[in-house]
Amino acid sequence: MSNKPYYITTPIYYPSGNPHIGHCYTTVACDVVARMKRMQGFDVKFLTGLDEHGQKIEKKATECGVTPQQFVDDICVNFKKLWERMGISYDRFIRTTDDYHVESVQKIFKDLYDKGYIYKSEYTGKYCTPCESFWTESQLVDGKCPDCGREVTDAKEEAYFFKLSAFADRIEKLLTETDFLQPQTRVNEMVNNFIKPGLEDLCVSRTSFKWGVPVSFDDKHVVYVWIDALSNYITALGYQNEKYDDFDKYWPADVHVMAKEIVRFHSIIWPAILMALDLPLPKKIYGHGWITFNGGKMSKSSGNVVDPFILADRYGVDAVRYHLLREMPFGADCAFSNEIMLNRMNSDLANDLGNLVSRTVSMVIKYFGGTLPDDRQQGEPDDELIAMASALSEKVSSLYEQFRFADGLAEVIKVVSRANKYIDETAPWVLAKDEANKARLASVMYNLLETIRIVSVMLSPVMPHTSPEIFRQIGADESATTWQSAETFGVLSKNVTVNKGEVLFPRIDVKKELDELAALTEAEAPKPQIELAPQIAIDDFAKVELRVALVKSCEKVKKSKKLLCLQLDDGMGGRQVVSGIAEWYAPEDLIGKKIIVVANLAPAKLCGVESNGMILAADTEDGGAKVIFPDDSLPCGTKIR
RNA sequence: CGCGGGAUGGAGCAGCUCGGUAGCUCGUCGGGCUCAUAACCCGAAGGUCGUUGGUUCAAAUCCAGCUCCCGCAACCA
Repeated sequence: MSNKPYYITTPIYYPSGNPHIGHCYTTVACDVVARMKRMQGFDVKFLTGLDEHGQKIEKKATECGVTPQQFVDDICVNFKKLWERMGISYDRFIRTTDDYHVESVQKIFKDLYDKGYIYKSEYTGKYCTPCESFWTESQLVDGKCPDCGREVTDAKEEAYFFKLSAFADRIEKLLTETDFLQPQTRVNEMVNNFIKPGLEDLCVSRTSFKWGVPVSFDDKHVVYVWIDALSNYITALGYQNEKYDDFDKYWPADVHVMAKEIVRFHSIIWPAILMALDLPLPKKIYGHGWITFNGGKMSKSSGNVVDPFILADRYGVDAVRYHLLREMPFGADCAFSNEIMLNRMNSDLANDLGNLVSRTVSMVIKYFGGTLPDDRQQGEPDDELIAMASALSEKVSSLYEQFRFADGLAEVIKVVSRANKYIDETAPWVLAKDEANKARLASVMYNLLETIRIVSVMLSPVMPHTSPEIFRQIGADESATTWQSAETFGVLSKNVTVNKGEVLFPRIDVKKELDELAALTEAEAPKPQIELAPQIAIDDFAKVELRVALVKSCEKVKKSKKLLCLQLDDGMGGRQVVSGIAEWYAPEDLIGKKIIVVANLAPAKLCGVESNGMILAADTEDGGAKVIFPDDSLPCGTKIR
């Protein structure tokens, strides 16, 4: 047995909320590869964890009235619960608040500073004094603090920067000349968007919040995101700390797995940090797609139950794991719906696989009392089945390894289908009628059991609960369940004894189940408690000047999807306002209508177009907007309060 | 001309790198079988492969233009 190390990681997730089905996908995918590699004899280290620092956590905790540590501790429990429920076989769980990680990060930061890759400079941005928060232009809401809505001022903050720019050439080569980044389709995106425009040095410390790893030699500063989070992949192995001693053995990682939105950090920033530290780069990073709902991002309003706990409780963990991997194409997004999921479970798992096991075991019991006799007789249809089953493990190993789970599982089901067909071709119930056919019948049964065994081995990493049950039913002992054993057809003992078992995957009444799920969604997700903004006094409200105005003309802002530019008669000489409602209103919908405008809002430029004020509109549940139309008889300029 | 991805029978997808009878899963319809979870097996219907033009003996596949969709980015004031 080889004893080669294999190191695979999920991202460390940000625990600002509870885990969802998207986290599940990434983690299950890694789990499958980790399980397969273990079965293949690798010495696997499978890492997952949480990225627990940062301003957002600090803020959320404050809102909940707990300390940041308390807050992340609570959510950490939920992540661990989910991983347990989903059968995730991680070897190590890192939290960036763990002492050893903090210690390592401080050393790494210092090291980079000493080497000259981190230097002190100034970070400019917008600052909200009451909130003590820095914001970038793009984070501002109405040009104001997104938290409290108050004015922000230009401000400079002392900060440390990482010399990312120094690595631009090496990173570009890494991306374009090697297969470091998978799938390849992501390479163009990275190079065109981030490398070609020029890599800027990266701000890696903050003084505006406290919830982070303090810079050891300058404790006003806290390490900001990148170096703290990304370095988890090495600190978890014991790099620069005494807690673990696995770095030499497992680094460089075989693969970092993540969803596509954070590919950028892993394919550009992380390699640069490692280059600066003079460490080897991970062998590969893989960015998978998203689970989408009705073409959009995940949302609860789509009527889909996405709570992984509910799905696992109703259909079984293995079926959920199977479905996640079977539907997600290589590297691309996949649409998730309950209907697709239930149909898939029925056709692949209940009808094809479950039923194959059931009918085969039943026949062995019915025709042989459960134990096959010695005599055998080969037949004509055997060759094709045996050939397919024998070739399966090589195909599947390669496909799983490339994260092409959908293709791998399709190959497995193909063999299952072939076995079902084989039953038809050999018609065991006909053979059973004549005692003279006993030897032939035994061969047929044996071939079926062997095929099921191989299929089941291939499914073991995906369905860690079901496969052992199948092995039990078909009488496979431990030696017949190893990954290697799937390379050979004919491993089961000649006189194998089967055991009748429960139905593996009960057939689902899709229609009924969809109704129940829909009902459940409504019951489970009553309106989330609405969080009100902090209370204000009457004179705070009086600061807002609302006026009736007439839309004289209106046109789309070029180059923008969302913006309309409106010319208003506000009873005070007119003004131009830009509004982000183009997705829901055509210009002609608004021309000639009266609307309400925030008349004393500071001017701002949107897409280069000046806007003096803001039109009142309601946020609808589906993310849209409805403009508020006042009584038409009100003259332009009428004050509203 | 911001960046990237996509458009293939009712639905979801493969094929496109290296041009040559358009394939898979689900669904529908017809048939078969009875070992099995009303499951399984066979067959059929259904596509001018987004659009226009080009290269070629031959294009879903190569080239150019266009349309629409989806992400990201820019700025839902």
